[in-house]
Amino acid sequence: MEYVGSASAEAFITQTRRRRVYDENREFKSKNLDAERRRRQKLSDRLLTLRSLVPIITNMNKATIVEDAITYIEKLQSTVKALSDKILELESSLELEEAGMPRIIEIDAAEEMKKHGIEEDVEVTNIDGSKLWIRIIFANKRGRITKFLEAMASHGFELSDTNVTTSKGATLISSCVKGVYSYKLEVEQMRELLQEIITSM
Amino acid sequence: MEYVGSASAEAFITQTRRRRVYDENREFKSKNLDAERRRRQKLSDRLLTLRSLVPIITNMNKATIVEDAITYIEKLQSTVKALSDKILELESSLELEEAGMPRIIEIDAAEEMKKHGIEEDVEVTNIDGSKLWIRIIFANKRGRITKFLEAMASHGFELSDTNVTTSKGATLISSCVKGVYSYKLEVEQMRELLQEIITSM
DNA sequence: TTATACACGTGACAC
DNA sequence: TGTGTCACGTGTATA
Repeated sequence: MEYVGSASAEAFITQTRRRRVYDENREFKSKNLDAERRRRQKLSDRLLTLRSLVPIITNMNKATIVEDAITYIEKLQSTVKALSDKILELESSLELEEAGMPRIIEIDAAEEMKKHGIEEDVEVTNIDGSKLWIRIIFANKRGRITKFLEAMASHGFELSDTNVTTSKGATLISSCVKGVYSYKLEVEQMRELLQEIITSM
Repeated sequence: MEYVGSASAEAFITQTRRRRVYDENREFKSKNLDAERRRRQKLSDRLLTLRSLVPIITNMNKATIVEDAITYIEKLQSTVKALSDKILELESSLELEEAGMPRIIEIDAAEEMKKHGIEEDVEVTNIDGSKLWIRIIFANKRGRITKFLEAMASHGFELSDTNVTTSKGATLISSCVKGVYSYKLEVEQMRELLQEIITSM
């Protein structure tokens, strides 16, 4: 610095030469030398810690460390925003789903059913070659009745004289079943289908 | 540095003096002066950018900027983890709720119903002083039948000869209603209650 | 050799 | 007052 023609360099030369006279030779130390050392080491340590936090390191430069930290923070911020948005979306979905009916009621339904000695059941009886009568009992569960009705419809069965009763956590459905496409309805086949539908609900 | 008795200081003095001889006086510039200037400015700029990204600034020091960035990154990381956990929890809840039935079917239900000219309806007819016959039509919606049955039960009404039919996005329920606690059942009162139950579902 | 990054000691400045 | 922070120019090591 002392050989550059800038103003600060001139000042430096002046003071240094003054100092040099005081200290005679090779003994002068700046007053803030230790403080400056501490400062430098502190910054270096922090940068090292910062680097350890950032997963993607492109280079070991001080500037690059900070640069990577910047992009990482930006990524984290956008991630937080995206996750928050997703949570809001999920929460509104859940509210629509629940619509004031906590899931605990469903659990209680199965327990209450068991308490009253009611068990899930499927009965199928033949009326004539193209018509069956069914009677099923299952635990109350939100949407189960509709799901059952839609499952039967999607399998090509038409329900008539359907009777629904819910009591003590259980739902009882009795109905006549007619095949829309086929005229032959096997009892055992229908029983298995009903079991399958209920367990999948 | 040139007045400190360290090895590097000795080397510095040596080379400087050599250079000084070449440059005569006050004209010597280090070869990497510009590069060093650029490097310092780059790091400073990055630190400034980093500071602008961190919301909580305790101090303007370089070390403090990095320190704040560190705590901010740690906070962001834990936030991301917490949000991810919450999303997983919400998603599993949603899966339990939905159990394989997308909500779009519900929306289509109302549309299909309208397409076929079916409208929501509530009819109440008196059978005798303690018995009413009801017939309601509403759009298919997961859990609506169960909710309706439970709402009626919680209002102290007993359903008998209940008949449920679902077709073209609509659910039709016809049933006899008997009051468990009171023997007087007003037709208009029941109609309003049913409307209230349906709109709240 | 050249180019790049770093640590160093220092003067200036702020509080 | 001194204590801490900064930018500066430099020598050196690495590639």
